[in-house]
This record gives sequence, C-alpha cells and structure tokens, in this order.
Amino acid sequence: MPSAKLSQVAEAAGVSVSVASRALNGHAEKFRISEETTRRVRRAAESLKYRANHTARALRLSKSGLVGVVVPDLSNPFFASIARSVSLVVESEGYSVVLADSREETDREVEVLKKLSAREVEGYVVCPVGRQSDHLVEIKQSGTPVVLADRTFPDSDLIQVTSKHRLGARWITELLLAQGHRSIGILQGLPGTLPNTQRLLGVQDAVKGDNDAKGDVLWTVAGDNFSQQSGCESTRELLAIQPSITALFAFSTPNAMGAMRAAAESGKSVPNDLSMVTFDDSPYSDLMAVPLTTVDQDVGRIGTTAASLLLDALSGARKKRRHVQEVPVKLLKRHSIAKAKTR
Amino acid sequence: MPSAKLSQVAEAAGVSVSVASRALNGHAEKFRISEETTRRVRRAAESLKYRANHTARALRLSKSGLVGVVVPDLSNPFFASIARSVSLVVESEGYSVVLADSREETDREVEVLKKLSAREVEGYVVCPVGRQSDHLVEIKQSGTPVVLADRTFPDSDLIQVTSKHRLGARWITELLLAQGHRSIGILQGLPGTLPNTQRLLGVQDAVKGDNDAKGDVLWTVAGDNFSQQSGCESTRELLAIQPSITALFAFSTPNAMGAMRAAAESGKSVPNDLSMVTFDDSPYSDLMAVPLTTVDQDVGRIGTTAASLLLDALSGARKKRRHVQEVPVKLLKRHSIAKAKTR
DNA sequence: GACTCCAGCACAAACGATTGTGCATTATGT
DNA sequence: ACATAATGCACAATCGTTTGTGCTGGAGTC
Repeated sequence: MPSAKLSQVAEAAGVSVSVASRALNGHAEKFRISEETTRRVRRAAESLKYRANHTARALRLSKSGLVGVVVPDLSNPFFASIARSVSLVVESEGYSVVLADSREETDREVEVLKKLSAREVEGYVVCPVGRQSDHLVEIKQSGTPVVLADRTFPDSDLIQVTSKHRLGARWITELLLAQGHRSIGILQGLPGTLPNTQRLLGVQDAVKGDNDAKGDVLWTVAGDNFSQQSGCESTRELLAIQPSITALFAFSTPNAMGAMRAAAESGKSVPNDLSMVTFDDSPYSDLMAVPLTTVDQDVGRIGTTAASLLLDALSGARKKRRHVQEVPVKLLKRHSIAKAKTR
Repeated sequence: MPSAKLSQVAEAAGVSVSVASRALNGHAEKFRISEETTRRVRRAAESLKYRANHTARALRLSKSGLVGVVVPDLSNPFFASIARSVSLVVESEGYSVVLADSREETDREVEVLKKLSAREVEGYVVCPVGRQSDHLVEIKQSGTPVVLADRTFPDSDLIQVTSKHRLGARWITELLLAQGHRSIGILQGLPGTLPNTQRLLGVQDAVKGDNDAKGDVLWTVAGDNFSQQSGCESTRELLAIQPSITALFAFSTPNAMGAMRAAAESGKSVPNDLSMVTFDDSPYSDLMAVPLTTVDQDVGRIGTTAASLLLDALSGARKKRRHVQEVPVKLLKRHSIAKAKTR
C-alpha cells in the first residue's frame, strides 16, 4: 500500500500542498500559516498515516539521508561492531546506513565506493583495506565527507579515528620485558598499514625505554592476513628459524589462535615455554585453553566517534577537534605470560 | 562534484533527453534509435562520466534499489555473517543493503521497519527478535516481500529460511545418550521461538528413539538471552536444584561459555564430571579450554538462500520452492563429551 | 472612502530521470 | 506520382517533495 501522498493530506485538510508541506515541516510561522490550519493538516496527516516519501524529498533536496559504511569483512566482529555503532549513532539523526563489504580487496573497495556514490550517499565511514588512500581523498575532495576508522592514513587530511596502537603495544611489550623476555617474536598484521607500523613502534618504545633490555632481539614475521591459518604457518616458520624465542606477540587474535596451534605442534606449551600476547580482544579470549593477555580496543567507541565525526562534517560544523582521533585501549591481563626461563 | 546529468549528455550528443535515456538503457531498438546515435550518446556519457542519479530513477520507477536487512544484534557474528552474505548476493543484482539493528527489542524492530519502509526499500531480510510476527505479515500484505531468517514463524506464510534445528538437536543428543547420559540439563534459548522449540523437539526425538533411554530425565532451564552472563546464572541454578545431571546441552555458545564458568565454580570439570555440547558454533570453539562438540549452522548458506529467495520474490518469480527452507547443519565432534559415570 | 499593509494561503517551478505519444522526414509499394 | 508505411527523433507528462513568489480579502490609517 503506497502510503498517502502529501497531496492527499492537503486535500483532506482543504489546503494546498505547499501549505501542507510547510505545516508538517515546522515552517508554519516562517510562512504565516495559521495555527488552526497547521492543526488541521497535522490531523489529516495522522489519520491518513502520511509518511513523507524519502525518495522524492531526497531528489528535491539532494539529500539522500544515507551514509555508506564500508568494511573489509563484516563477519569479523571487530568491523561488525563498528558498523553497528555507526548505524546506531547516525540513525538518531535521521540517517540510514547502507552497507558494503570490500572483502579485503582494494579493487572492490573502490568499486563499492563508486556504487555508493551513485546512490548519492552523503558521507562515508570506511575501514579501508589498508594501503591505498588516493580514491578516498578523491572522494573527499569531490565534496563528500569521509571518515576513516581503524586503518588510517595520517598523512592525508581525511578525518580518521583509530586506537592508540603504539601505546597499547608498548604497554604489553613492557609486560613481557618485565618478565625477563629478551627474545620476542612478532606476528605482524598487514605491513604498511598504520595500526601495524604504530604497534611496531610501540614495541620498540618499550624496548628502548627499558635500560635492562638493551640488545633485545625482536623477530618479526608477517602473515598475509588475519586468519588462523596464516598465524599458524608464520609461527611454524618463525619457530623453525628462531627456536630461542620465549615470547610471541600476535597482532590479531586469530593469528594468536593459529600460533597456539603451531606452538602445540612443536611441543611448546603456552605460557610455560612460550608466553603469548595479542592485540585485539575476542569475545571469548578469557575462555580459551589459555586465557590470553591482550590489549583490548574499544570498538564501540571507535564506531561512535567515527559516526559523530561524520555527523559533524555533514552538518558543516568546523572541525574543532584534530583530524585524527585516537581512542584509548585497555590492557587485559590474563594468564598467557610466564617468567622467561633462563637460557 | 554533482556528476553530469542526463540532459548534459543529451546536449553533448546533440539529441533529446528521451533519446539519451533510451540509448543508455538498451531501449534503442524498441524505440528505433539509430545505431549511430546510440554510439554518440554512449560516447558522450562516457566522456562526461555520466552516472545515472539513483534517486531520480527511484522516484520515477518507484524502485529504490534498496533492501532492508534487520538483525537483533550485528555484533553477533552469526547475524553479521547473515547480513554479509545477503549484501554480497543482492548486490550482484544491483541492490544495496540498508542496515538496521533491532537490539533484540521487538519495539525497536517495528520502529526500524517503519523507517525502512519510509525509505521505500523494496524488500526485507529480517532476523526477527522472535515472538511476534504480526507487523511482519502486515508488511508482506502491503506488498513488500519479506524473508525471515533464523527465527521464523512457520504458521505465517512468510518466506523463511532456518537451520534444521530439530535434526541437529537430535543428533547431538544421541551422542550424549550413546555415552550413557541419562540426566541431561538443557540451557534453552528464547522460549517460544522456533529454533528453540524445534531443538527441544529434537532432543525428545532422540530420547524417544532410543529404547535404552526410557525414563531419561531432561531438566530444562531458560535464560533471558544469549549472554555468557545468563548462561552462567542459569547453570548455577540448575546445578543447585539438580546436581545429578551428567551432561549439559546449551542452545548457544555464549551460554555454554557461561555454563563452563559455573561448572568450574561448583568444582565440576568438563567433560569428566559434566559433558557439554552446544548449538551454534563460534569461530574459536575448537581452541577453547575444552573444545566443544557442537552442531554447526551454515550461516553463510542461510544468508545466501535468504537473499536469493528475496530476489526471486522481487523479480516476481512464482515461488516454486516451499515457503520455508531448511538448511543443513553439521555435527562437529570435539572433546567435550565423556562417558557418563555410573551413579 | 481610498490608501496601504499584512495575514494567510495557492500557484508553479524545480530536482533528474523514464516513457507514451506526436511529428517530421524518408522509404516503400503500385 | 500518390498514398502509405516505416524510420528517427523530440515533446511533455510524471514520480512526490520543497520553496520562491504572487494573489486575495479584510483591517487599519488619515
């Protein structure tokens, strides 16, 4: 049942469409519509269950009321949570979220962005695949606000929000150092992305900041992606090349999971033979075979601040805040760190 | 940069808008546009980077090209995966997904559905909160296709897709019975919802089908929701009232997690003192302290079949298939079942 | 009583596409 | 050569809103 049109409301109220429109949109005073007429229109609208046609309005105002959210993988709870908070926030301002999944492929990312732009979304929240930002700044320059979340490009002047990766990595590395670990394996995320480089820096911060830890050796290895699979293989490799490591810092939980499997294969027990920590918490981390000590990102907050930054941009508010926002992280100490054995 | 309008393309090609429109939409032959003209229009469109304005087209054709997806909680990987597959599938037909999260509240569900209808979405995939379906059949009757996923209402004639809950529950219960368990606790999901009742039936099927298992006792208890919290509390309660149970069947993984905690508190070890199985797999189930034996739903397939059923309905295809589709489940045998101790 | 003035509303033009119909011009048939 | 048909395109209405402007009638002023 195509709901009532404005013209029907107008007719029912005995006025013209223009009056009906203004009455319903609160422009009554500005256009000198009498209170009584306004009431009549309101009543007519209600009794006809009038709901303004978004499409028509969108066409007239060139405001679609849509914001695009694009994530690399919606089945990843991290991104799903971001999408969720964004949706919840922008919705309160009358916007709806149209969703796109880039499948971790940059090509698809630019493709879905094109599709979204054809839909005339008014703004984007995107968790970029990671290394390229040209297409994103292009969009921004074309006038549509873009806010980045998680993977960011500080060199661009895009609005962006991310966790305090560096600080978190530093903290958790300090934990490792404090337990005497001097040979630490690092399971990287996607090299070249901001979270990854920041975390690497954080690790170095910790090492440099610790006088005792001079000459510490970090062995880093990179997987192709965030899967358990890749985590397992990389760890196998690492353990083969450098069996002396006493601790492993995985940059993602699935990677850590894979690492645990690899450790088990090679007869090392966690945490006794190999301490293990990770970035990114999973909902079940504390129920794992060995509860993982992790640095936990505040996903919800990433999403909500991204959303409100976008809303600011949409309402044309000057950005009072810096163009890159960092949200705090938390250290979750559980039981995957043991004292380093003397070698 | 508001991309080129059709009128500009037309002008550039030296034709009228109507010709331009038809040329670009493949109606050239039908309306006797010469090939040469068609080519000119095409070239003009390309060089101007013309992209049809979705909004205008939507208004004219009353086809928004949008489908609404509403889920109770996007941060739950189960629903996120459904949303993802739906998005991926409908996108290939030119639709986009607009997302809504009902926060497990029926009120919000009807509210977001209203919003979506104001946006003139052409169809819905909804994972209902669970017990009420009136508003959904109402939408369907108003002419917009609705496909239900997961929680379904077989009595309505809505199109719906769900897992073989009954069969899965039967299988896994049989596993328990085969190990001699005769007193089994059941941690229900949302009572009154189809998955829940079906699973309950499946459990009974297993018991009735086993001649040895006459007089078996099932102790069921229901939590308020699918949280660990609720699983933990319910289990505490259950163990207090009925300490003799030797196995526990949780209808969701978070519930099972909570149950494990409760078991630990009361000094019972899993699976030695208490076997535990669950419905719904979590991505990390096999890395848990004790890898859980579960019946695994094929989430991706739920999503994709829901999506294609919706596409069928949108294209006006007669529904050749039954209006409720059941997708297969898989038994994942891991290590959370032990032989029942003789009492 | 003729003047202005203002309240209160209606008209009509957009927004950018699709589509039924009309009008030339050329081609065909006899 | 004349009627007819086919070809190739342009006109204009339409989808449902919003909004700049114009119109009307009654009150107020002198």
